[in-house]
Amino acid sequence: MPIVVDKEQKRKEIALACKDLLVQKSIQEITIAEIAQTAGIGKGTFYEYFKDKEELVFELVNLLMQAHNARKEAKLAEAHSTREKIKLFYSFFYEEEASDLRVLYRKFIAYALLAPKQAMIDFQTECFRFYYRWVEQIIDEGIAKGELLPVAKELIKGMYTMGEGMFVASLATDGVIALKEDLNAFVDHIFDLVEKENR
Amino acid sequence: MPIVVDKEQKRKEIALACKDLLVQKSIQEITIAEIAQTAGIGKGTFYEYFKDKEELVFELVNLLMQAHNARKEAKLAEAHSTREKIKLFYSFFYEEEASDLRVLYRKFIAYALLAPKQAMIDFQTECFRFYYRWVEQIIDEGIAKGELLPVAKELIKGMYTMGEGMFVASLATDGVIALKEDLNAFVDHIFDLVEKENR
Amino acid sequence: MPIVVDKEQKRKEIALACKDLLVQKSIQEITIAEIAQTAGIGKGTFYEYFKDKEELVFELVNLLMQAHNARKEAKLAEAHSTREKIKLFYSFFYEEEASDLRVLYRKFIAYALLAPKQAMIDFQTECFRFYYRWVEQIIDEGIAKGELLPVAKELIKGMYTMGEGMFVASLATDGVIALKEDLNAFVDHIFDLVEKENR
Amino acid sequence: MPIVVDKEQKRKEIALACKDLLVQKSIQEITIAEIAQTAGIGKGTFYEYFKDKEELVFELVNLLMQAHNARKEAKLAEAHSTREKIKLFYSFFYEEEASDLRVLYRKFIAYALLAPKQAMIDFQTECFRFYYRWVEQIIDEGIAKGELLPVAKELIKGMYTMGEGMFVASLATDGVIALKEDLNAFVDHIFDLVEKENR
DNA sequence: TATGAATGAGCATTCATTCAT
DNA sequence: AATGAATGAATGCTCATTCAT
Repeated sequence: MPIVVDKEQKRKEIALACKDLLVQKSIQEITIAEIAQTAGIGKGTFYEYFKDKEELVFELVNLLMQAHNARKEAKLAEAHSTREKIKLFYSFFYEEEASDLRVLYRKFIAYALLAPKQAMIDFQTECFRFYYRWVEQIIDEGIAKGELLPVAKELIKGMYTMGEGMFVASLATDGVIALKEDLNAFVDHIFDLVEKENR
Repeated sequence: MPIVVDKEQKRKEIALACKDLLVQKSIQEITIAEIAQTAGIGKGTFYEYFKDKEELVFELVNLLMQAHNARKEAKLAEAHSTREKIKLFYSFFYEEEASDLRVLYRKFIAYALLAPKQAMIDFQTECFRFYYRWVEQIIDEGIAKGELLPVAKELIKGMYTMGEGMFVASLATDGVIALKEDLNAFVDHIFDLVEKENR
Repeated sequence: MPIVVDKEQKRKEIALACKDLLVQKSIQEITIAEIAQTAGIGKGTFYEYFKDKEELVFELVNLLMQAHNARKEAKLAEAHSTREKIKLFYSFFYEEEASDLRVLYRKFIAYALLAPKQAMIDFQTECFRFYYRWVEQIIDEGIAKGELLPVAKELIKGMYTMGEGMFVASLATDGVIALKEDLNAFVDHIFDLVEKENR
Repeated sequence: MPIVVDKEQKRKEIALACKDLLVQKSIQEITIAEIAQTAGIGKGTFYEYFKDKEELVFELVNLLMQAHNARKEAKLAEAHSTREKIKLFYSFFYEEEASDLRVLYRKFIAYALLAPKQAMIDFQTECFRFYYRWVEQIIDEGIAKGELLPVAKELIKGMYTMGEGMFVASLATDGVIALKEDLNAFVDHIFDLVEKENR
């Protein structure tokens, strides 16, 4: 009788086992041998589950992102005001909990920028769209509830791109930008402006 | 009589000769042999002028950036309103003229994110600071002239990071974001909000 | 009650199932995994029936050769003149019916020439001897019946080697040599020469 | 000043240095590392001069073949009768002097049969044609001088293919066929037959 | 100063073979 | 008896770097 293995499950296990490695080293300088050793499998086994080093990163980013989204959704459900929700949403860019995901996602984006394969670009586009719509939805709810004026919509959506920029460029901007403070200040500015106008 | 070659001059020549190559291919897939051939020099000669492929990119990004800055400064001098200046400043992120520089700078950032060497981080930080201050200065002048309320400062500075994000992530956001329109709309939003408040 | 499988029978089934694969691809580029899949068995199972890829080819060449020999023998029994028999015998080298066997046998010989294992050499020697004696027997019968002079014996036996050469080298001689015509012309030449002498 | 190397010359040197290795081992079981070591060069250097292991064999077979052809031509010039020339020509298939070339050429043919790349097939076809025409020319001269009847032409040309067959299959036919004796006997048979007819 | 021939460390990848089930 | 998941030895190949000229 053949040994039956849940391929999808084992993929996840291998990816998860490599998390620290992938967070610490850059994708290019990690070797297949290192991955195999870290995951406690043979080199050949790696190729049974992944075509590429890239596929491994895909898998892991996906896993962490899904977990992150679930956590975030739960938290958002408990937030009261729209201002709070917006801030909570943007906390992805600085919160400790998302640190690994951020490091990984940043590397992933960088990698895709250097050696653009369609699959990577597609994945990135999808991620961008997904989060972009999420923040849009929070804003729309805020407008519907009268907590936010329509005029603020573009500002806050633009913030998403701003966040991306901050976080992508964050290696270089450490010390120049204080992500948490700057983002929150930005949100407050907008809400304050809009509230004044509202009066 | 020995032929005296200005080392600094030759560095620039080599870098410039490789512009198209660097714009078209990713840094990793370019080999020293290819660079040497493109520049019409020997492989050994390359090492007389550069330590690394990275140094070559440094040199080129620097060259293009200086040229770009000079052009921009000239244009800014001719702009009348602060709103116009701000828009002009941000046009870096989409104007055709800066296309090569953008492609190159994006690759440079990505490369630095993947294999972070201190020199690259430093260079990036410096670039970030430089532009950050530039926009800050435009804003301060606008405030001094009464064209802009202090409250807008943070918003507009944040925009710089937003632009970075847009452009760094632009591979994936093609079609999702219309850089020129989105940036200008953002500026207009802010100026409009502030003007209203002003009244 | 255990399912009793005739090992010998299953060997044949596996070999036959791989015929097209072996005809189309070169032995080296076929993997055990491919063989197993083609035969609809597991990789491990392959090793229950064969030691090697070579053994598989052995088995198949043997099978096809035996079938071919049986067909040929039947045909020869119906041939009338010795000249006809000789031509019929040599038709192995070009007849459509033997095409797969020829392709396979040629690969087998080539493989044996590159990585000569004793078993392969022995098998080849045996094949060579077998056919060599067969043509000898046809000739001897012709001589006994007075249809052929003893002097022609060596010529016609030499032809067998000639046929081997033609067919082994046939990849390269396509267009240079027309196997069917050349072989038949050769036979006719010899019979004509000998007949003239006979008169 | 660059080190100037005669690339063509060095190719030959490397190929020649590997002669014994290539004669003794099969192409597949020789590694690049082994070749480099044998030739006293680095692995990388090998790739400066050859694309493939195959190219190395090409080069060597070519070299040995050219040398062989020159020697043979000289000898043929000294042969008196056509019968002698024919025998001399065919001595390629057994003479000690051509032993290495034969072993190599046989491997080359076998290799080309297994993994047929166009370049190899072309080369083989060219070789076949070249020798085929050579023997044709000897025969034509013999006919012109009246030493050979036109009727023998096809027979002797056919012999070339026979020789190929003998030599290609020679691994298996050792002991079954005595190449030298069989070939010479064949030639004598033909000449005798033709002479008788001539009378 | 300029060169490019020489180099070999280093890595991805393949695949025959084993063996637990 | 049958299986296919796991394995790692083995190897081709690239390319940054050196250094004799």
